[in-house]
Amino acid sequence: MTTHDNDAFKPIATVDLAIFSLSPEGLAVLLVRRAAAPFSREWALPGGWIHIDEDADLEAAARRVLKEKTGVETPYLEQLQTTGSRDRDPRGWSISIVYIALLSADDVAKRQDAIAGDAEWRAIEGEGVGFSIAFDHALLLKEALGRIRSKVEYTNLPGHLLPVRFTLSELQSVYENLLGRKLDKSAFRKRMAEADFLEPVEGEMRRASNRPAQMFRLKDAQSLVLFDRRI
Amino acid sequence: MTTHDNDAFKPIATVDLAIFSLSPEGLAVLLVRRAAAPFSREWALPGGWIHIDEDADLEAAARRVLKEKTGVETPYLEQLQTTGSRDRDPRGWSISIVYIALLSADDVAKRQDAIAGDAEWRAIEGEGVGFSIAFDHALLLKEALGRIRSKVEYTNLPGHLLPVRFTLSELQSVYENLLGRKLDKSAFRKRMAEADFLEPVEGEMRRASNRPAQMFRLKDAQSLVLFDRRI
DNA sequence: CTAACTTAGTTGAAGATTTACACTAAGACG
DNA sequence: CGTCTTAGTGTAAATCTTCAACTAAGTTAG
Repeated sequence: MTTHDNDAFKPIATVDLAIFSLSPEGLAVLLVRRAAAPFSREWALPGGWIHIDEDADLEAAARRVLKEKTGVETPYLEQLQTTGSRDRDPRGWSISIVYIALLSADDVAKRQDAIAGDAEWRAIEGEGVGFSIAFDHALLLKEALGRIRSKVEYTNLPGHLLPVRFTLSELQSVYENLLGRKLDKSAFRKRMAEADFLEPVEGEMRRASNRPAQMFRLKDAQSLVLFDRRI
Repeated sequence: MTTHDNDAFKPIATVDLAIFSLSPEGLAVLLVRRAAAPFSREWALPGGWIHIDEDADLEAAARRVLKEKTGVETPYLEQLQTTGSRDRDPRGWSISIVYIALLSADDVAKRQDAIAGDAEWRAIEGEGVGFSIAFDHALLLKEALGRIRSKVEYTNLPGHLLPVRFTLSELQSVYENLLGRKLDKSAFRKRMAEADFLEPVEGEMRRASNRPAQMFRLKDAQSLVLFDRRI
């Protein structure tokens, strides 16, 4: 049953990230161009080996990769799933621990320069990016999109993609964009009030050639709030 | 950025299982006594190394461990999460990919003999088993219980713990047991009908000194059905 | 044989919630 | 000052939930 340490087979292990943000075309994911084999020159999800001395745990490794690629340190981050098989990497039995990160529009704008040279945002179309990417990353990305779309139904996830300050109408329009359907304004506002994850920013209003709108921010920018019912 | 294969640090990796069933005292988890160091002679979640030639992927490894410990081959199985850190195993940086398995009462009864000699069922009390177990397995078990209890609210999970054939009253009572509260009979039956995951077993009835009850079975014994609303 | 008992399964009224949509509010603009 | 635009609220009708009583179908005791 229990074996000696010598019997332990150690697979290749990487931590990979599906980092999302909002672009003018809707949801976008950060991809990097691989420099080395395998899949050299192809696009892939950002990721890396565990650094035995730097990384205290898996989440630390994910945060390190995230910072290397985007400069952002405190986004919403959650573990998605772990995939492992004999065939997914030509170098041998390998596993990938996949994390999802959501970047606020402010982070994307302010740190545009910090985005690593080999990295670029790609718009999401349907279940992926519309072209083929390295390893089984298309599948990992598809799983990440599934998780995100499912969570839009019953969490405040879209609030993590907006700028730090936003109006209820802006929030509603992100929900509608990600859900692919229109929502009732009055019901939407009631839900947000019940879920109690927003706080009004005192004094600040969005001004345009119409009635000014109250601005809000998330009470907690790093954790998701679950609703009682679907939106 | 991208490194040579030589730079890749490979952590220790195990697949560990939280295997649940119903005992007379309620929910129970299968624990094994460790034979070797570290934590020799202590109780732990069943698990093991990846077998490079036997296991095509992580789920195959989980199914292999499950079969070794219980004899059961086709239970409900889902990946819970992956934990990894420098400190969780005295032998060094290690990761554990944790799976949850649900065994039907029939599997437990019929395969009682197949349960490995070093394994025993332990009743769940609150957030664990009430005594200390090896590694960080108490924490992993707590996470597994959290996932299970949350899924009782909006899935047919309890149906996977019952015998293959059961009545609606029996199903309701498992829900009540796991939720820790009473449910309304009429609302409960409506939910189950809407969720459409049961099929009546033709002709079979549960007989006692009262009105006989229709027996049902799951339409699909290996997958969870999500409800539209909470139970 | 029948009345009492037990659990299965259904029904329906009262109350709560959701939905759809119209309405009012507050600014800019010409 | 009237029109336009988006913010934000109100409400009637429709739907869903809750709670409890009711009917159904068997066993068991006398």
